[in-house]
Parts: sequence; structure tokens; C-alpha cells
Amino acid sequence: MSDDRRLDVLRAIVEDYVATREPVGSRALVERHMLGVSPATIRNDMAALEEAGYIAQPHTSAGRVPTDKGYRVFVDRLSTVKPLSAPERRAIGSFLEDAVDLDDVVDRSVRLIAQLTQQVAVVQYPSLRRSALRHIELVPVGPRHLLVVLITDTGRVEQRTLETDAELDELLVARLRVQLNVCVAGRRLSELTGALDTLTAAFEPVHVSLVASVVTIIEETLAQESEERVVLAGTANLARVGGADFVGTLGPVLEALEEQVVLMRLLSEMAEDEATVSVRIGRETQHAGLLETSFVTTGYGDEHGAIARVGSIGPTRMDYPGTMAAVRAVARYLTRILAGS
Amino acid sequence: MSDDRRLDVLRAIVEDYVATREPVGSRALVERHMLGVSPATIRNDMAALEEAGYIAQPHTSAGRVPTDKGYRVFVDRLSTVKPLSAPERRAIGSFLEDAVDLDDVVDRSVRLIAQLTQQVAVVQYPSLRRSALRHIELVPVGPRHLLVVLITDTGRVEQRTLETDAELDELLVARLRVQLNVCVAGRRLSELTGALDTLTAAFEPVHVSLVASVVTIIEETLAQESEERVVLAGTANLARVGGADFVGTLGPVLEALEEQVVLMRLLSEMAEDEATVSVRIGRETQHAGLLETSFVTTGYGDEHGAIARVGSIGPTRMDYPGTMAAVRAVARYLTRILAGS
DNA sequence: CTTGGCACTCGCAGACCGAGAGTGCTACCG
DNA sequence: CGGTAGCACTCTCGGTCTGCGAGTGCCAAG
Repeated sequence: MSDDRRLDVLRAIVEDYVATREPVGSRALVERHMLGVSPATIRNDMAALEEAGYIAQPHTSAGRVPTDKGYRVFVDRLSTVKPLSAPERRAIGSFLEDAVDLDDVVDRSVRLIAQLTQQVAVVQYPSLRRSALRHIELVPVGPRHLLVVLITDTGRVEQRTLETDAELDELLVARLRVQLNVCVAGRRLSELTGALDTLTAAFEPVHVSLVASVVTIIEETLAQESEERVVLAGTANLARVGGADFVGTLGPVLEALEEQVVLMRLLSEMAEDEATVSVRIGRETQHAGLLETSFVTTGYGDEHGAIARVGSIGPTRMDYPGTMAAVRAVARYLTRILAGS
Repeated sequence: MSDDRRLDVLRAIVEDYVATREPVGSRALVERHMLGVSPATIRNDMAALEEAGYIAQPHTSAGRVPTDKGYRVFVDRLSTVKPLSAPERRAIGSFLEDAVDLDDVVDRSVRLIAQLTQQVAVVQYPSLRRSALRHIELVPVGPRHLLVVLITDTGRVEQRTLETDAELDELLVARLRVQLNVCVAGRRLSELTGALDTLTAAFEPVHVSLVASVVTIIEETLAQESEERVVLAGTANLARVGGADFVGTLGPVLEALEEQVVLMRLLSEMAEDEATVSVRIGRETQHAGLLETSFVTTGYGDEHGAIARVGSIGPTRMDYPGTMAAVRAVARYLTRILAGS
């Protein structure tokens, strides 16, 4: 028994099933792919593949369908990421370069992925924790409210309002602003907390209360990993092309996608994968609503490494090579844009 | 023929249809509502209502279903907005008050409406054009790049990066920052452009180029109405409870909702309605994908009037009184929060 | 190991049919 | 003239049945 041919058969089944969305039988297989053997032979191989758990048949007398395990083998061993065409790459680049600010970059990226893959796209905002602070601004608003604005080197802006015990002293605020910026400029969170604490000590006892609250709110903001935002687009694609792709309704899928928590967990799990493009197939998502969906994600970042992820979500029966190519391409351009701004 | 009773019949039909999601017949009507007449009489009234275009029957021998026109009469003349219970109101208020910044307020509002109405919720960010500027910050990033940050009194933050012709002079930037803030503080866009232009004149010719570009980018940012952002939540509700509510797939609906343009047009059209809570039913949305959906929106704002809208989107067969109550309640709390921050 | 043949299984689509709900019409009543 | 009762009619819905076709698994032969 030729193991090579078996894998060929598996690849053919995946490709045909993705293309036609219908269980594929032995006859169709030999006709569409030049396998050089008869249907009966294929049937034997299929029986073996089924035995091994790579394919399954929905009904006794229907064709075969890849299982999650089958897709996994396909992704890991059988598929080659097909590069995008030069015009496509150029289109991506120029589209992303027109963005005016970080929100716009993220927005354009997520739409682009949704468009390219015809699936749901997800883009994670650059992580605050892994970004470096570029600037801190303090704006007094009213006598007892202070607006704290943090600007990172990826262009992300976070703001918090602080209510103070005492009336604000303009000069004190100005001094604090200068000190803060000296203290934080260009540093990452990990290097920051210590520095901020010593800063508090540098002020007169009368002012410590204010300084401490500002420092606290900065640290809180940076620490809020739950605040990491993700943006979705293309949910309509689920209903349009994938409407028939989900045996149940697509309600559970939409619900899962609206749960930021679920998305964040998956994205952070996938961040630990070694492969550049990481794939989660069906059950591997560990979520009941996503049994029939697959995630394809990859990291993007600046010169120092990955700071967040982008990806595409579709039915397990998706075009993996194409999706992986699109996601990887957008991530690369995204990295380039962020490094350049 | 008693016109009063006919309207009672119409109201009963709408209420029953909304509750059961099934065409309602004459017998069921007299049983569930104490109309004091026989089914045969109701049938005559129904025939008249159908003649007038308020109801229709899907098949010759099925019950009646309200038409868009029927819902319109129901909303305009037959329904009374049912106030929320005191605990509900308190829950809304406290949930919104916990928000840490504008993004968070908007995010919480939209989730809240989705939760209360079990439909899709939409919240428009406070309009830049109608907000007052609170502060402008200039942050040099690198020798030739200037980050311009605008902060409005509603807490919205917009940022743009500017590439300069000449190297930046720290002192000049500082001077410009002070001048800009003196110039804009607390003013709205309409009062702003003139003031900014005269500002340019106050600088030496050498610096005019820089000042002009900063002024230009500020004006551009404020003018970008297309940049007005909207946030959605609860699309899963469409698929869950409303899955059966749409005769076609819900693909077109999702597509329409992803088109920011469509949403923006509707919201701005509805802003011109006189009623406090504005309703668009079915075809009134003027969009093919939204034939079977209704919009319920209302404005929110600060003490000076409405600056943006919130709303809920669901099948035409929605609970109008309940939806209107929820939307109105959230808008009121939103207004209060923004005024207080 | 491959192949051709063959019997078997099973889902699917169409036809058919009876039940039930609801209507419109007509004749009658106060 | 509005309301009522009765009645015949229409139409959908759900269930059952059946033939077809696709596809399989197995076996015996090359």
C-alpha cells in the first residue's frame, strides 16, 4: 500500500470538497485528478483513510468529507501557501498606506482581509503592554478633573479621566507632565513601573496624592489586558457564502465572535505557536460555537517583534492556502506601515 | 362602521403577530382580546383594513399580517411607549457610569441596547462637527513628523500625523500649541475656521508653512463627516431570535449593516425627524437589504442639544413600544454621562 | 496490489393525500 | 344598516410512499 498515494487522495478530497462543498466519491476523484488508478483502488485507500480518522462519510452511501484531523494533515503537510500576485500585493500596500491614523490602519486592514478571503476578518489593536510609550499628556478639564492621554509608538492613543482630591495647580501639572515624559519616553511597560514609583518620591508630600493617582491610572491602563481591543469585519460573508456551510444556524458562530473574551483567548493561544501562520481547525478552537469554523492568524509588529495578531475566520471547509497567503501578506504590510510611522 | 374598532383590530393584529410570529386569524383575535363581537364581524373589518393596505394575507387561506403601512399606523397612533421599571433604569445608569472613557461609554451603551432589545444596536460617536474642542496637543515624533491630537468636550480623541517640510523647532511648536489652544478652546467648528485663519497671519513668514499645514489638518479632520464612526453590537441576535424572521437569508441584512454609508445616511435622515424617537419601517429605509428590518433611533447629546444618535435595528415585526423605551432610556443616560464628564 | 463486477444501502425529490385553519359570501336578525 | 351565523371553498402543511441515483463494500480474478 502506497502511503504517498493515500496522502494524494486526501489532498484531492480536501481540494474537491472545498471547491464543490459536496461529499466527494471515488469516481469523481479519479475523473478530476489524474491519479492513474481505478475508482475501486481509491475506495480501498479511502477505507484506510477513514479507518485512520482523516475522512468520514455523512451517510452510509454518500461520498467522503475531511475531518478536522484530515484538514490538519492537509494544512501541515500537503498544502503550499500560494503567494499573491504582484498586482494584488501592490493593491494591498497602496490601500494600507493611505490610512490617516492608527484607527484607520486597523480599519482598512480588517476590511482588506475580509475582502481578500471572503470570510470574517479580525485585527487586534497593537498591545499596550508590548508597545513603547511615546508621550504622556495631562490636560486639566475643569478645576478637579484631569485628562490623562497616553500615546504609544504604534500610534495608539488611550485616555482616562481622573478626579482629584484637591484643586489642580497649573504649574504642578506642567511640572508633572515634563517629569513623566522624561521618565517614560520610549520605554516599555516592563521597564516602566519601577521608574514611575521612584518618580512619586521626587515630589513634595503635599503633591504626592496627585502624583500617585496619576501614576496609578497610567499603570492601570497599561495593565488592562482585557482592554485589548479587536475589530471584526465581514460577518456578512459568513451568511452569504457560508450560509449553507454551517449545518446548524450561524447564530452560535456570531455569538462566539461577539464574545471578545473568546477571541482574545484564541488569539493569545495562537501567539504561542511556532509557525509563522497559525491555524486552528474546528474543535481545536475549544469552543462549542466554533466547531465548524477555523481560525487562520499570524502576528504583526514593529522591528522588535510581534505586538498583536491579524487573522481570518471561516468554515473549516475553507481555502487554507489562499487564506494563509492573504493573512500573511496583510500582516507584512501592516508591520511595514507601523514601523514607518 | 366603527373606525375605532377597526383600529383596535389593527392594534390587536400587530400585538398578536409580534408575540406569536404567525399570521393571526379572526377567531384567535376575538379569543385573545375582548373585542365583544363575533369573528365574522372581525372578518369584515379585516377585509376593510386589507383594502386600505394596513394588513395582508400571505396565502389565500392564512391569517393576516401587518404591512409596513400597518406598523406605521401602529407606531404613530396606537402604541404608547411603556416606561422601563425603576430597577431597569437604575441598572442602566450604574452600568454606564462605570465607563472609564468615551470608547468605553460607547461600547457599553451599544451592548446595553443590544441586550435590552435583543436586537442589533447601533451607537454613533459624538459628532466632531457639533462638539466643542477642549484641547489641542502637538507632539513632535522624530525630526520631521508632528502628531496632532484633538480632544473634544465629549471626550473624543482624534489624531493625525503630519510630515513637515523643515525640521521641527521645539520652541516654535510650543508657541503654536499655546496659541492654538487659546484660539480654539471651547469653540465649535462653525466658529473656528475664521479664528484659525487669522492665527496663521500672526506668525512670521518663515513659519507660515508649518502653521498653515497644522491648521489645514485640523480643519480637514473636523470636516470629515465621513469619518463619523458608528459601532454595532448584537448581530448575533439577528441570527438567534430573528433567524426565522427573515424570509430570505439574513445575508443582505448583515451586508447592509456593514456598509457604514448606509447606516450613516439613515441616521442622518432620521436626525431630521421631529419626534424624539424616530422610527423607520421596512421599505422606509430605502434600502433593498433592509426591506424586512426597522430602525428605531433617537438623539443623545449634551446640554446644547443632540450630537449623535443611538438606536436599535430589528425585524419589522419587532416590539416597537419596548424598543422605543429602551433606546430612549439609554440615550437619556448617555446624555447625562457626557454632560457630567 | 489492482481491477472489474455486483449487490446493497440510503438519502433525496417528487407525488399524493388528508387535516386543519381561515376566508368570503350569503342570508338573516335587531 | 351594522352585526351574526352558517357554509362552501381554498390553500398550506405535514406525513407517507416510492423510484432513482450515487456511492459503497466485498469478492473473485488478473
